[in-house]
Amino acid sequence: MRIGQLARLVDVDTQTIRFYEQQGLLPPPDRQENGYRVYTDKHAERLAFIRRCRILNLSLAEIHKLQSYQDDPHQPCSAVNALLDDHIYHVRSQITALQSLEKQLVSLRGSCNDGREVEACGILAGISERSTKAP
Amino acid sequence: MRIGQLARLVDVDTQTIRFYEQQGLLPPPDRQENGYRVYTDKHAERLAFIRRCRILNLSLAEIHKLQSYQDDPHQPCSAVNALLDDHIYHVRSQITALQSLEKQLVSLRGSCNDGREVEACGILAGISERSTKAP
DNA sequence: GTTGACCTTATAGTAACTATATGGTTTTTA
DNA sequence: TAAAAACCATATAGTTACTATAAGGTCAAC
Repeated sequence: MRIGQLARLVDVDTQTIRFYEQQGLLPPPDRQENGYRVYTDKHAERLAFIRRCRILNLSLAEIHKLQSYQDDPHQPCSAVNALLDDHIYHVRSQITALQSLEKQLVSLRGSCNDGREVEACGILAGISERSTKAP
Repeated sequence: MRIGQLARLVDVDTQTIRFYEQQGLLPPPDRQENGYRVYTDKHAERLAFIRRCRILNLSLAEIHKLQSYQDDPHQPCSAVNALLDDHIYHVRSQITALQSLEKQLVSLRGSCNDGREVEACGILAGISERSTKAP
């Protein structure tokens, strides 16, 4: 199949497919005489795998690692588990950081209501006075 | 004061200060005869304001807007409130997205324990089989 | 007079694409 | 059959908010 069909099949932009190839995530396919890329079902599987990983927010580097594990199937899979544990930890850190940020923002938002002039705006005042560390 | 002193004072890299100037967030300071930038306390205040906004995860574009409000202090401050409301909404969306992601990751992680070979790894199998939409 | 700390500009790199420009090929339609 | 539409190719630049590098000018101290 050609790149456009593959793109529709996996719901990815053709540019993105070429990008993954360039990044070494998708093996370079054979070419027709005219230079068009020709993909197999293996490519489609691999591309779908990449996309599912991206939905899980895994970076291209992490996906690269997972693929190298896949390509050497008799290794112990503890590395896969460790990668996912790391990623879960990372996501949890992001969540707590954003939750504390949300608190700050809501408290700041409470310091002003509509109807004032900017000069008297409690929010701008709040940002200006707030120490860089305090919650 | 020169750029290095300002950088230490506000705890920002000198490069970042020049970057903010280039982006129009920090007004271009006067120069000494040798071309060195000379900053005033006003600059330090403005830079600190920018940094506090960045800690609140506001984008440079949002900071730009806030500054334009500050520079025209007799406007109603409802725009400031709206900007912050938007930002809070954005942060909350990020949090819920990450929480659902965390759930998926934890469930995936539960599908494999150490001690297997990659070939039999429940995680890789899980990614490979998982539909792109299901939770 | 040279070492070191400071300053200057310009350019490239980061992540993961997305968009644009330019041009060749194939398929469809009038 | 010829032109239009759809597809393919490459290369390059843009996005965000910096950070890093290169190559060089200035200043004080030793």
